[in-house]
Amino acid sequence: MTTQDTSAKPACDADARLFRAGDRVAVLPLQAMGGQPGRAGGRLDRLDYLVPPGLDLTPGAVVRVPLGPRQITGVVWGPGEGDLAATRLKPVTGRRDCPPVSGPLRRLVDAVASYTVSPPAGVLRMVLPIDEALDPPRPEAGLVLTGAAPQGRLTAQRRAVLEVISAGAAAGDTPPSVADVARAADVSDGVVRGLIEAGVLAVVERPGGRGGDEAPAPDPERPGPALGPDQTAAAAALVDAVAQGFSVEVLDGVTGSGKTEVYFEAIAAALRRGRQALVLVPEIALTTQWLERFRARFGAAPLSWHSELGHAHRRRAWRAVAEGRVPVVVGARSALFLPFADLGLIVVDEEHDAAFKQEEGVIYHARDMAVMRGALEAVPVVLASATPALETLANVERGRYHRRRLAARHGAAVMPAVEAIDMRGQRLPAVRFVSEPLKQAIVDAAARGEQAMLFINRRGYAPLTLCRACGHRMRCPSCDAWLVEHRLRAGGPRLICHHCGHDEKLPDACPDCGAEDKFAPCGPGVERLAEEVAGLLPDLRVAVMTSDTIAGPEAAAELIGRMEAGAVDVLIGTQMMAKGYHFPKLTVVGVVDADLGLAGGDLRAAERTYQLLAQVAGRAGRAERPGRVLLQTYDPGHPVIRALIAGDRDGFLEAEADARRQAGAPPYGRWAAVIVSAPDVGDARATADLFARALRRTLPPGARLLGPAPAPIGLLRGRHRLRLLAMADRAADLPLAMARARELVPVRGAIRVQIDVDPQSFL
DNA sequence: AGCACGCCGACT
DNA sequence: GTCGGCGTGCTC
Repeated sequence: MTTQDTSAKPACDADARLFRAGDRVAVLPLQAMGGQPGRAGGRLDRLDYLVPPGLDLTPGAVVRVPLGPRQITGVVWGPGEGDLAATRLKPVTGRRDCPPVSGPLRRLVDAVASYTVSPPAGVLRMVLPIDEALDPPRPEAGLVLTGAAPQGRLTAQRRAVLEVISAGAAAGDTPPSVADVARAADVSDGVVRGLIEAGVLAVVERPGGRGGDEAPAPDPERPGPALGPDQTAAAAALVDAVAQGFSVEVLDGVTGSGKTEVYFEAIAAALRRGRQALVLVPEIALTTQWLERFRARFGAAPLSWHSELGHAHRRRAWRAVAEGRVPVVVGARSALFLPFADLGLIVVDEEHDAAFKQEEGVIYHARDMAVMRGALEAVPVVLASATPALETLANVERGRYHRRRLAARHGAAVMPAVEAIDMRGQRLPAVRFVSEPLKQAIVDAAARGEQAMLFINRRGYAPLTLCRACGHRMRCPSCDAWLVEHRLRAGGPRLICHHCGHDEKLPDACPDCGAEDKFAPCGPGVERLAEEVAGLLPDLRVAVMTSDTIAGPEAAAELIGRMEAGAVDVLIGTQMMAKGYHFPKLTVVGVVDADLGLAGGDLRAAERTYQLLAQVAGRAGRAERPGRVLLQTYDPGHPVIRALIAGDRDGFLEAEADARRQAGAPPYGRWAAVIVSAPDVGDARATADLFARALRRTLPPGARLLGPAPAPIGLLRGRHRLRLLAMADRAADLPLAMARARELVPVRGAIRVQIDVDPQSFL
């Protein structure tokens, strides 16, 4: 794959078009003009410019153009379209030296913008997120000695620098960078820069420059692991799909059935055709084991793409993807908008996962937009899950997606036995959360040399802190939420808001009545559970896995390593622990509060809880030794709990689907939400009322509108929030109705209107 | 980002 | 009447 390899895919007609001097072109600017996403206004999406003499432009070219007093970056979107007189147009300033945005990717930008009711510029910004990547990398600077003698004092630091450089030169190394030298000489880079300033060191271009550092490519021809019969059949179907063009393949296999190895074969097929593959995962921090398996199969690592990547790394990675030098990318949802030079396959792993929904800025679901991109690029999309979303299954039902099933666990493993522990009969004191049977199961596992996992989906020590003297509850100053006590952070216990991040020290006295030492933690969090288990089972080695203790991929890898080495007896964690891991010696899984997700009237409460608990349960007994799952519940008769015990996923999903069909709820109806927020309640209320009135005019007949009503979190980050919910049938064009309503409603000042098509969260 | 425009209150 | 502060909209 090379930059020039555009012949691999027929260039689309629109891209073949050439704009010459004097032509009018429409340019989509990178930054949204007038009004950020989520605010009305800024109706101008594209601006017309003239092509200046000496510049030929194709659609997709990344250009600099004048806008008012400044120069901005934009993308040539097509022929000029405006009604503005040609004499009033300004010329394009010039091209930026990077590959053009392809036709399919431009159409994706338009499609996502109109689906999500967002300004196209905001979507384009996800495609071109790094301004510096739009210029070729500067040749790397290396340092050499000029031979000039240092003026003035030769300090120990300066001597160390000179020794490092002359030693490197004597060994024939390429000239080192400032950072390299500073590190090797153990001085600050100021010392090195001082020597450059003094003329003792000179900066030269590194011989060879870029290109010599290409990572080894994944090799599809390496032998993969032996696949079972189900896996072989599914893999063959996926490999076939890679040869065909667009289709959606749902890889539906129970936990531990080896879905990853199956879609690896589809990736291999794409690589054999010289094309790139994209794997979307819900959370990149959790891919340690996945990366190991990938390396075992392909002999090289893929490129990891996520928002925490360092700036320089991101820039280089983006360009390498755009120039076709990266065969496989694994990334979180933002990777969907990478400008692949020649995309051949998209995989969405754990496709049901809520983390694929972006809830801020451009609000989109990466799984659904991946399907959109697959269609536009004419490449297959694989949706893999042990618990596919009802949306996905509805599309299977409609014949739009193909389902490939893996019914059995891979190798000798069998599905774990799931039992409920009826907490109503346990009579635990209010400060205890682990029941006797669960404790015994952990003890038994440890005695057999096996491991246990305790799952609780609550970060921190306790979700609520109250004053025993006056009953005051500690709450967030800018949200409608309790503050959650955290004890594992440095510097003593803290109170943290999980919605806005507000973070304060646990005070000594109650802010309401002044009583000291009267705070009582209420309810369990993962930290409190760990404390209880450590006290209950002092001989066992306990480890905690939550986003507070596991900051990044390295920390996760370290803990995973300890689990694999058998240095941990009980792993206690939140949902970050639930996804995808394979620990052969883990046989007991305890769910401390199986009912937690079922409270509240959320549309997807039951579906979500089922998916999460099935994922957690799926960690048990993945190798030879059988697994056991214990669900602590106060409602053992709940359909979700019963389905988990009976292992009757399909029965549960059918019942859930029936209920949704009856209610006309997604995926059998279409919903779109509006959240109006403002620091002032009155402002929010007035705009929400106007928006509701506008929607009543623009919604298609038969659609229903709920609200405006205060959102469940009525105050967030100091903003009062009201919600509207439009409910229509599946064929309705809700984005269009939303866009037209927004045109009718003036939104000014600090008021914000967010439109959420296909809402997942109802907070 | 930076400038023009218009609305409104304060002062001559 | 007129000046000026400020919020709002526009920039191809």
